[in-house]
Amino acid sequence: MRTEASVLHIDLDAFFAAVEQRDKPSLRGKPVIIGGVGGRGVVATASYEARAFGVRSAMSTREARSRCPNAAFLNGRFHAYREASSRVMAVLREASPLVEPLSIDEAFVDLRASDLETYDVATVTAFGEQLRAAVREASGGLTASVGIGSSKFIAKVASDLDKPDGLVVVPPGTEQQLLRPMAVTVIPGVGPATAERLRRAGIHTVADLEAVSEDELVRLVGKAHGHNLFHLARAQDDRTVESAREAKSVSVEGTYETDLADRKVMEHLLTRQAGQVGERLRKHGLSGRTVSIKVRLHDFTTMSRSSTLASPTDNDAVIARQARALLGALDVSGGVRLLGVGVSGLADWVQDDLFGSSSEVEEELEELPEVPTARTLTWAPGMDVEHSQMGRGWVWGSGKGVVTVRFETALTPPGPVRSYRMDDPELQPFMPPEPD
DNA sequence: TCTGGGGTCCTAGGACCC
DNA sequence: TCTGGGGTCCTAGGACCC
Repeated sequence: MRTEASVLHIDLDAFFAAVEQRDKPSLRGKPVIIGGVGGRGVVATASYEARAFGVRSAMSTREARSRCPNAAFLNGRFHAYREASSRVMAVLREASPLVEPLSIDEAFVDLRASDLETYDVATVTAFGEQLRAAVREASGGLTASVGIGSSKFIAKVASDLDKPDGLVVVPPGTEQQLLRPMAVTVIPGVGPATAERLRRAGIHTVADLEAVSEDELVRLVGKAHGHNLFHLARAQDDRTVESAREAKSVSVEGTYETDLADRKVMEHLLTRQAGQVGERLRKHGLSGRTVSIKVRLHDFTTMSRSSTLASPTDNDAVIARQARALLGALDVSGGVRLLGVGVSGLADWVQDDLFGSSSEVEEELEELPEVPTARTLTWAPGMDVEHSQMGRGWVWGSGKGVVTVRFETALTPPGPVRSYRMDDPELQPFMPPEPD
């Protein structure tokens, strides 16, 4: 626990939706919902305009549509989000080299690695405001919420206190006073299940938690968790800001619009996913020993099976063969809504290619049927497209063999709207180059 | 037709070894 | 005719996070 406020947490506001509003001026000031647009999709991010209608992350898209039917429902353009994210992370590293990205839209920054010489409230406030301005500038107008405090925990709690587009500094010494009246769910790691256990023990607030012994907490929620709760309830948090975190697993999964019933189709899909996993392993120079599959049945019961190889692999065919064998031992006769493949036990070296070959996978993929997923549709709303005469635009909607395109980017508002047949050869997905 | 996708960490039991 | 005690690896499931 530091005695000065030198840990900063930054969180980009409604990040995916904000990138869409930045790039598509017609969406500014309007409810925008990013997520799976299909029947089994859920909301990833809702703009603040959509939140006013009660739309929240992780809500089913179906429910979001009924709450906010006039919102723009978009599928998400991850290349654009990754690009915006790396610009922001670069700005943070410029301000202070010790940056720990937590996700695409969040990071910790250790101010002890910056040029600051003192950490009094006025100084770190000015630093935080400059950082927010620099982020806005570099990202084309994205806003961020910032919290600064004496630990990761406090910085993260602080960044939540004045969202969106806010900055909160928690003066050292005032942490417990801040935390005590808050619900136990402010503590990272306390989700619905833990909160319910604590509630049954009469523990609702951090102050309640503080009154419970460590032994009692361990009895209630387990060893590691109980220990953490005991200390975090007292604002004791010594976790350091770590810049490099190595991946521990790589996985690909998909939920399908309708339940899968045919084992052959499932094997094809696992084979394709294995290829995607292998591709990502190779891209990052990784290989792993443990191959896992994940299967979610029609009734949402979820099973996983794994097996560990003698040596690490990044080979599509080896992963695929393991995955299919693992599926073979499961009863999937009731129908499957989700399939996934993962590799863990990662090493940063690669065994020579002793078994299998990629051509084996390519053969199997030849007559692979397209199975629509909850996220991916052929002409997904939000997708960038290019028309040979009209130029760049984005898909506004699609249906009945027709796709509607708005020819508008941040540079050309407001753009015209046109509809085309889905198979119109003049219309193609626009694929910008990936950053990195 | 409630309930995504990509991760991390923890627990608990069994195998196996010394 | 009773039954140790660690440590490590592996597997399955669950909770949680964004």
